[in-house]
Amino acid sequence: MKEMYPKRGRVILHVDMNSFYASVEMAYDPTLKGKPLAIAGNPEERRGIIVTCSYEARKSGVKTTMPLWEAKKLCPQLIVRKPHFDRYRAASMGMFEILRQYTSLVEPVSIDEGYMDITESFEFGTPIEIAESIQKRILEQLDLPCSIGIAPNKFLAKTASDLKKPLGITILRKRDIPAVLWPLETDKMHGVGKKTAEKLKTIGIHTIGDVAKANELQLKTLLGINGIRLKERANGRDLRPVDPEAIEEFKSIGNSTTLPRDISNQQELISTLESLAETVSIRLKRKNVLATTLGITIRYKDRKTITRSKKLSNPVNQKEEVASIAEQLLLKHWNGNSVRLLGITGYDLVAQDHAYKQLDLFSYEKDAQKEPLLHTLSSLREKYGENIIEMAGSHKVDDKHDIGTATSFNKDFLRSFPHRAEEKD
DNA sequence: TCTGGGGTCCTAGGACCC
DNA sequence: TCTGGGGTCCTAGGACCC
Repeated sequence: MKEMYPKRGRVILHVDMNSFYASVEMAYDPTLKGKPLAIAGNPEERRGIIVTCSYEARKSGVKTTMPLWEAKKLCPQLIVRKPHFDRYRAASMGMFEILRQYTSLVEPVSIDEGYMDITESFEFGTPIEIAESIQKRILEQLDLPCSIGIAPNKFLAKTASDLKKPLGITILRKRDIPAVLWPLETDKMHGVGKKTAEKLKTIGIHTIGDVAKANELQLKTLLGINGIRLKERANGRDLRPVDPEAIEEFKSIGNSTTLPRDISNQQELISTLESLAETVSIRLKRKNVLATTLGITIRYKDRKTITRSKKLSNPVNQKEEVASIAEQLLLKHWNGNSVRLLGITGYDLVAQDHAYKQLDLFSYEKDAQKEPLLHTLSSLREKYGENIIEMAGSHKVDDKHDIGTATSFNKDFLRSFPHRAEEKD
């Protein structure tokens, strides 16, 4: 019987590149094809861990995050290559370009995977035909394999793309959930790792089906808000839209490094921080943002890791500023033991043009501290223009209460930026 | 010879304000 | 005299993902 398509549900694809870095290297050097290949951090140093490996290497038990020496023991003929991120970025761009030929609703999740909403893309064929066409073109044009999941929402599409690798296409309909999704172990769920899986076992939950039927209160007690969400997902409910913009909104930018050896010399640690600060500064500037909070990460010899951060009154992205704040944090919180890893991260990123205005306001605060008696409305107007004076007027900036008042109207003033209003959505 | 580097999201406690 | 409750900000840690 012919369906009338009453309120058609969404059709979401999840495109997942198969062992991406290794596949890109094979595309560059076809003599590597069919061989056990691993991409590893830095083969000669201790940060040598497996980032990705080919299916041939996986057959010998080689896995992602395994230390290189262990991988070589398992697979002596393993070919090891250093990562070439420029190649992966280029391949990634090529892939997303292909995806965007079917719809503009493409949401990159990482360098090698993305969601597509093809609900309105029927001109290109049925969902399966579209998936086959995408997979074929990525293979022919880029020489790269991918797996694709087809489903009514993101969670099911993501789960589906995982079911057949490499070069799989898997449909996961609502009605397939009990037979296909529910028998899987909980750790196959996106968002459930080792710890959560263990916790779930303590209340007798082993499969996704168990999660689907679990008591909500019990889940909430055990896992918080995430418990509720897991149950929703396990029942195939997920309303998150495909958001092409999501990838643009960076929340933090950082750089960290495992030191070539454990270091307890203060001067060496500081010069490491300086080079990390330079990278962070460059990345902040490239994105045209400043960091309002700056944090450092210290991992000690015994792998105990601490983070320490500081909210700033002046957002920063200059190398010298980043380095100096990071050094202060280090000197204040480092316990003197040997350090294995150091990192710097900027949080609470604000757009540069917006932050300039913020800088002006903060510099006003500083001035105010120097000359607490001089801030009449007219002097403010002179310095900051009409715009600010309206705010100031409504807060009665007088001879005495300039500092406190200025701070509070700064906040209001900042909230009034259209930029901030947009952020909330 | 143990275990990288880039992130996101959530939780929880204390300070502070009303 | 011995004391509420809610909201927000800040900081730190942890789980998870690719």
